[in-house]
Amino acid sequence: MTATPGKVIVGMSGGVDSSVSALLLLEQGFDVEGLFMKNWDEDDGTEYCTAKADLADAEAVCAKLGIRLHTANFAAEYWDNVFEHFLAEYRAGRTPNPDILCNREIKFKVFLEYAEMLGAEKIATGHYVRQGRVRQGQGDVRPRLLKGLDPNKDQSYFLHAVPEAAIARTLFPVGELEKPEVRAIAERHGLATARKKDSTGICFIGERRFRDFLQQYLPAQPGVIETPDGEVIGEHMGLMYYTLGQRQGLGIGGLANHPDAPWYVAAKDLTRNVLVAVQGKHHPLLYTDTLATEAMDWVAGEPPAGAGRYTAKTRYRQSDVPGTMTVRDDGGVEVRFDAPQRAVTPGQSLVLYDGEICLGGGVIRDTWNATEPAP
RNA sequence: UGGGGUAUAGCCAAGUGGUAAGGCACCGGUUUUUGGUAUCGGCAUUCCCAGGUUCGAAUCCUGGUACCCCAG
Repeated sequence: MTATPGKVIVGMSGGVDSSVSALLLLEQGFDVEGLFMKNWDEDDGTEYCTAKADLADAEAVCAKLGIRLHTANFAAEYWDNVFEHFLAEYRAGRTPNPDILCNREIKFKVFLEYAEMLGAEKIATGHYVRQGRVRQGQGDVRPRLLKGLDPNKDQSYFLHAVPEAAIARTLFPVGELEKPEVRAIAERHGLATARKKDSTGICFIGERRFRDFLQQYLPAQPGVIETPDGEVIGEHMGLMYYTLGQRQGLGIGGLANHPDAPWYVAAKDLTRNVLVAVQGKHHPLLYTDTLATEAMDWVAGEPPAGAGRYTAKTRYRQSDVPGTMTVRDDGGVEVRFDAPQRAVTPGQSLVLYDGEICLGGGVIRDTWNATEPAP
């Protein structure tokens, strides 16, 4: 189908951000339609079934705005291109971020293609990011992914793996706003989602008791918890259920001959099936200053030409930390932070920034301290 | 059944006559489109058991029970 000029399809999640995005685009004169994606087929679907309520909210908002709402089910694509990888990472003892893949593989690929099929010229989402146009090299102007205006809601971390071509075809109306304004706009226009609580949990899967959820796919392989000295201090249910820096769920408390401080996961020994825990939030073993990533996803398609001084996040909602980046021959990068970082976790993503510009990122493969030999 | 010691919430642990600290763990809320972190709140009508003294006992007395240590 040929694209209809001005036709935009908004990914409607049933939340306030996408609701207001649709509203703003209407006000800007676009030909707006909505699409509700259901990408996860509930197995038990009793307590956690919020998808139905979300669809109802999306329908209510679209009815209020007088726009059409399409629905689609990309559960097969989600399973194959996101969830399988998610499970494989956990099996490998890492801690993946499925929503980053979900954006690259589903929202900005399958959904985008689907929207094109529906004749849309562009898509839109309720993400808190902005587009910028930056002149590069010989006057070549290209779209860039920028942080959302609201520093408290910036979601560029989750979109860093989306290719520039897809970013260029997407509108992010709320990226120019701060969250309170978004809610105020929704309130003013009587949108049903105005006061709806922000959703959390894995996108399309939702809030769950995480360990119980994983257990459905990854069988428990219990083992012991040790201190770095090898003292056995507890038992774990399976290394894949824990992540570095984690405190909750260890069940260790009140050991004689140890201080009163809480315990945190410092390492996973996969070969021995041992979880290593240390005491105190700032134990030295929780900190590293250098990391290496898998092959990077550069928003611009290639590494920046700069001198390598950038800021970075190793997890969502972490404040940017400065460091020095070097590109490796294998397409990954190494970053040495100016100061040691707590619980940098393999499987999570490193995302690099040049000021407001999100340059891209990659999955963290190894971490170590610069004073030690690299693994 | 010689001597000594200890028994307080899941665990560690204050409290020696005045009406059960604190920490960890756990549970719940908040924060959050991953996991995790953080933060706030809850968590022993009762102190191994049974009697007794006292206006009043986890704290004193008596008798049990369990565990630990040292000697045999």
